[in-house]
Amino acid sequence: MSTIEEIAKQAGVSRSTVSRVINDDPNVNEQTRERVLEVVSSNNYVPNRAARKLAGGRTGVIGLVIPIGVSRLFVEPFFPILIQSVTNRCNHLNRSVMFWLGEPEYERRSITQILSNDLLDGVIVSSLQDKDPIVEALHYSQIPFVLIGRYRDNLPVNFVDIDNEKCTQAAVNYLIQTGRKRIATITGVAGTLVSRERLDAYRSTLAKAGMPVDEKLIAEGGFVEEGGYAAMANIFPHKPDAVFATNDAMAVGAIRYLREQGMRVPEDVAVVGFDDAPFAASYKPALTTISQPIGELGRQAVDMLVKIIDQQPEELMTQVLPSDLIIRESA
Amino acid sequence: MSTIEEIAKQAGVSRSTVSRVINDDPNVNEQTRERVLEVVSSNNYVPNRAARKLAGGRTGVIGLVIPIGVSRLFVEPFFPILIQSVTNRCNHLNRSVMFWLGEPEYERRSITQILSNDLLDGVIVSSLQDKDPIVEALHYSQIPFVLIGRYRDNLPVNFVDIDNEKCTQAAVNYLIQTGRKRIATITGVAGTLVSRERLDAYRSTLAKAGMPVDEKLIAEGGFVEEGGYAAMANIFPHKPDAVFATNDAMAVGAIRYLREQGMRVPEDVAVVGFDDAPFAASYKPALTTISQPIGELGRQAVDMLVKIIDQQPEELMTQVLPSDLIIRESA
DNA sequence: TTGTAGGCGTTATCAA
DNA sequence: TTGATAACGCCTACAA
Repeated sequence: MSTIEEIAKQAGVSRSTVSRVINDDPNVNEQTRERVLEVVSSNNYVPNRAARKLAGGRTGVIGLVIPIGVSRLFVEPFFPILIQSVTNRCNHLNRSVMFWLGEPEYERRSITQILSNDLLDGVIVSSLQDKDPIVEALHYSQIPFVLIGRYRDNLPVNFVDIDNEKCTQAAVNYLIQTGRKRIATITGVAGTLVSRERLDAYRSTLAKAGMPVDEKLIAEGGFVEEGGYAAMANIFPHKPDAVFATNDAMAVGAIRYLREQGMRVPEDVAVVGFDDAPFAASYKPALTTISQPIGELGRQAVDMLVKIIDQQPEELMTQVLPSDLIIRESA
Repeated sequence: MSTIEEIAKQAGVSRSTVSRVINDDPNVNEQTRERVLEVVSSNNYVPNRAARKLAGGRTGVIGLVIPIGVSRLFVEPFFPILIQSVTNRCNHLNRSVMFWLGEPEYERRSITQILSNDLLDGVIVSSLQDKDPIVEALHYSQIPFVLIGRYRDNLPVNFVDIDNEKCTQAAVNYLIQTGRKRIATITGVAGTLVSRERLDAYRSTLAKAGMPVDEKLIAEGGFVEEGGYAAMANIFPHKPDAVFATNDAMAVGAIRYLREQGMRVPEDVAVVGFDDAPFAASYKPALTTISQPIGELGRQAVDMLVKIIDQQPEELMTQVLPSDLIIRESA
């Protein structure tokens, strides 16, 4: 645990110079810089984050907030993969991650905890609610933050997102092109932007193909396996020959129901999911799924946040990931 | 963002007194304390963690390290639930969680990052490997830490764990008592303490009941769904009438295989899992599962670590959770 | 290009 | 029971 002082002494310079070197200040003689860097690495010196913060610098700590209840959090593969990619990217960039999951008392305690956490350089939030208190709070605070997934449009925030419309078009068109006539859809959580976007795209894609939209072929599955099962049960009497489930968890539930009814998947009823979840592989060749670049989403969010922290740009940053997505057929 | 200075001014005392109040120092006049506390709460004052750390105090940040690859991390429900319970408990105790997941470069970068992170008061590790570099490193460092799950016995560390032996006995005895004669088992990852413990208990429980142990009825499933499926395929030709899968993910895989073979579960082959995973509910009444107190495990780990941080006890702390577990029949 | 010095918000030591 | 005051390790004007 050496201090900047000791490094300075060993390198024969002042603390200031060492500080400049560590912080990539251009105003340092090249030779001096090298000498200092040598001492730094030979001493295995790492600047004290607390001290650095206190003096006005950054801590290198990024907050990750995922305000979703357990019931969905670890049932949908979306979040685990996201968590994985965000933490990986942060570690890679030599940053640490502070982690908050959703809770009942979320609105009070956690928000205060997050906002008043002076150790944080910035925050990444993956919210799905249309009106999320943490997002609002963050927005009115001065803390740099990036949203994963768009927010209801009246609040200007930095975000990264995937292209729900194009993805949905791909899924539905695939089913149309393979000759399906009665294409159902299982939606996520009502009142959620992501669900609305996918449902809207489902409707418009059918319309564009000149196919009718049968409201009886639309059911809500809440993004979870059991919801997909129940939704399928509602839809089934109306004789679908294909289903677009808006995530893989619900797709699996749908398949379970269909099989219980003696249906062959995909021969009798085709199922397309969304996420390309690892467990979806267990269902090949019954399940075709759209590959969502979740990992990329996490990485981009981190990079964007880091940029915001370091450069404090005036303009908002937004990014919609390219949707050259692959329909992965497991067959 | 008020400082201790401002609070002091408003309360008409010195910084020192305010500091004493916040840190529960008994040497404060009761009236003074109340006055200060009022000002504190009316100003919504929260001590600056960086400054506190620098001055020799704690940051209130706890590290959570889970060195498991993604393939298992989010397939087994064990880890998600653990993460959930640890973070919840920490938030409840007004502490923040810094989070590391396993990575390929795990051994180098992450370890250094964790060990040299001066923001951490202590660390919780859930390791399953028999010889884990992060555990060794932590052990030789001075950082307070608690292990979830026992470590190979030659390294004395603080830990909390569940009673694998008693749990396994309960599972196997349940199958015996319901008249099963050829009870198979699907083990986790070879070379893992938890797997060994459960396998040993499986053997000894059968022996104690005077039943033979058929090695052909033992197969490794790696703790994942597909592994359970494959293991079941290996075991199936040897005509089991029951299977104890050492976690629920593998149990589900086993059920999938059995059904594909036209078996009825549990009529033809009974399956007992382990974890009481949320998704296990989807398989009722086919799946009976042992309820593992994962949430309790996480909570206890946090409490133990906090105690170690605050009181710095000389002796090692260990805790094996009571195993009055319930065999949950979903039927 | 480099060094000096002040201050960031706490806690801890010592006096009062 | 309380109040000064010196660290803690770093960054950042400002001066040289």
